[in-house]
Amino acid sequence: MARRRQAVTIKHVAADAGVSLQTVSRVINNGPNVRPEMKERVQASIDKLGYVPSIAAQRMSGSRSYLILALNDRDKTIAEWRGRSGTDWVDQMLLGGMLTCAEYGYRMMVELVDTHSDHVERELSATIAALQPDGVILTPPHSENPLISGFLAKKNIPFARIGSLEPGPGLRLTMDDEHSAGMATEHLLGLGHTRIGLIAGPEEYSLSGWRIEGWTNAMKAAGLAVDGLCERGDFGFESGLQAARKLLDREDRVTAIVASSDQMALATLEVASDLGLAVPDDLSVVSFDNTPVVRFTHPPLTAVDQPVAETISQAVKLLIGPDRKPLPTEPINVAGKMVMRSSTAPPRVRSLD
Amino acid sequence: MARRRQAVTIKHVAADAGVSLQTVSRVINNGPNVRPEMKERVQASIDKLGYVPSIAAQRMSGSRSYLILALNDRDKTIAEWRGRSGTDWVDQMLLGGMLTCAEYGYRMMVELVDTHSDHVERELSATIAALQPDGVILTPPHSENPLISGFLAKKNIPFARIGSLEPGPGLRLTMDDEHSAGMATEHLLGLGHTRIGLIAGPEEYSLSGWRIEGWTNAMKAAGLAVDGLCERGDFGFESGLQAARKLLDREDRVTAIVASSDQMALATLEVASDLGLAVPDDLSVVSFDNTPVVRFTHPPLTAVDQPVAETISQAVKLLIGPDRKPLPTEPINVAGKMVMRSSTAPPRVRSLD
DNA sequence: TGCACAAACGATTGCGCTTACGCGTTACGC
DNA sequence: GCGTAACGCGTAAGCGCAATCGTTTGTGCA
Repeated sequence: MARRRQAVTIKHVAADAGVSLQTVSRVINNGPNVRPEMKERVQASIDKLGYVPSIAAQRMSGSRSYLILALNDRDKTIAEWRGRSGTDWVDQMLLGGMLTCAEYGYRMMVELVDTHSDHVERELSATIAALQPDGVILTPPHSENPLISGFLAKKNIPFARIGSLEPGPGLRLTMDDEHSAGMATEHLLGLGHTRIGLIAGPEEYSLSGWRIEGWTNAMKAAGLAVDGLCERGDFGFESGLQAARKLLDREDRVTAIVASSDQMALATLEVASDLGLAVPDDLSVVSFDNTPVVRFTHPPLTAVDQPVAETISQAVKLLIGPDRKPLPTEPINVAGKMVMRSSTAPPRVRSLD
Repeated sequence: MARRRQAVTIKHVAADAGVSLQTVSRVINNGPNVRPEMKERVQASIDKLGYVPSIAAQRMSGSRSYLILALNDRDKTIAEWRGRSGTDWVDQMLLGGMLTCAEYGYRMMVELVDTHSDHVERELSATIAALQPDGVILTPPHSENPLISGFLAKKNIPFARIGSLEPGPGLRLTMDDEHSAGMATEHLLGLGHTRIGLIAGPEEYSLSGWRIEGWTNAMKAAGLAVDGLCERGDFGFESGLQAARKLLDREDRVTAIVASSDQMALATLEVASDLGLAVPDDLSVVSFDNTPVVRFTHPPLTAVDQPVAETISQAVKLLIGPDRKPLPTEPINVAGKMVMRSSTAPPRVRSLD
């Protein structure tokens, strides 16, 4: 196979426009010191020849790579692809990230890294060295991994941590989990529920804590107790079954449950069905994530929509930035919103305690 | 911001191992004419320094880019991300493609292109020029677009067309739609159904035709008529509603339906529910795709699992290839398999005609 | 022992682009 | 009117790597 060369290079454009390479380069990069008519002439040649700069060459000469790297946990991702995870992170990352990158002439690449591996840094280092991205986006649990944050900070690569409020380097963007959980709880309180359970996420995720916080605050503000009403899961279906059983398979069961992921909400539905509890009459369920699946359950789930795509889009914009000004160190919150469906209703029997 | 340079380059490795750049290069690329002990020495330096070649530089010097481009239709993809499409192509492409790429030291990038736009070729050309991938994977409907195939063939870039049997250049891999549809139909025939409807895909997709073929052949082999039992949809939910209504909202309704996508099967469930038909007692439903959602419907759907991931994985392997031998011109079939759930059962009343 | 020939490695070149720098031109101050 | 500065453009160097060619060393055979 013949060695493949770039069809039309900057050289061809320069020749066609009758200018130097440098001038063409300036036009491409919106550089200063180019007269409008010159710029126009060069642009005409670019359009005429259909010239597109090779990102490889651009990277080589020490400039930007026009590449944003989205880092996801490998196991989490594969679980997601197999349909066994709650959040569709990859889809949403691409939806928010890729389209926004495209707007700015950037590309987005997804790479998988094992967070818990003991050679994360090695693996990451290799990926960075090979790809040399202009920015990196970290999703949970990577966004809470100090090894990863530390490495990127040391390498001076701009990066965004999604869904983590943990202090440390890098841009932080969250989906305001405390507020979202509060919102879900208040919705149920408004319907008249007083025993509202929470299926929280695992401790490794700081967002789990924030959701507990939001739920607790809402309950306390209504003068209600929270003891024994919170169980933990790992966002997966199986763990949801166990947590839901603990909350439901007893006399003083809850009349409503806020689940921290769609899969755990699905599991809650399953347990309710096993126990002969009707949803929403005997049990109201609010889910987190609002992935496509919750529209097709029985009944369709009221859910907190996590604006993952918007958040990633924000991150990309800040990472790319028109100029390379320093990134905000304060966390940025993107508000979630509730999507009402038919899994929530007033409790059948008002609890009298 | 300081201009970021590669931390450790081939030069450092060469210096550390006390050899020339070229020798290091040979070791990296498994080149010939290197003594084992020398190879070992260089490899030791590589490991010690944590050296990883820059793909940008590799591409620059005229060799491979170690990049596989996966091309998806933009509108289709966004519909998918929003949860409104049947197949989770992107997920499956990444699952099959990215992991396989990783095995071979390659990376996979997803890009979106409008198939129906009148400047497909321009858009594609720009992407290719910028990225210079070693191979391209085309999913439907791109895999049936002669403009795209023609362009890639002209540029001499190896590419795979997934899910298309249309003649033309490029590697062809399909999921044996004819066989799959036959399998689904035979399953229903085996349960005793005689009036089995098909909700086919749109005409633009040749796989729609193959599924009709498989279904027709199975029916005819059982001595049954197919007239008026086939409706078309566009794989989306809305179109499924219409098609299902045509098949069900009449006296001589079918007792079983094979739907060409999960979303259309979901719609069929909806229509059945509206008409007061119980699934599977009054109506059996078999779905195509087997995306995660069908495990959570009522009842969970029996489905034909489309081995998209395996197919893409195959494509990647052939595209990369140990050597650049010519790609097979005959289509390669990857067999789907049926996943039994509870949406199929023998018909309640045996039709007597 | 001599020669041909292959294997093993090194030196050089260039991929396409940006950055650094240099020189000529115009604008503006006193 | 001359100096300085800013602008507008060109020239040259080099990014990290693989391809090409050149040089040395080893091997087989007569």
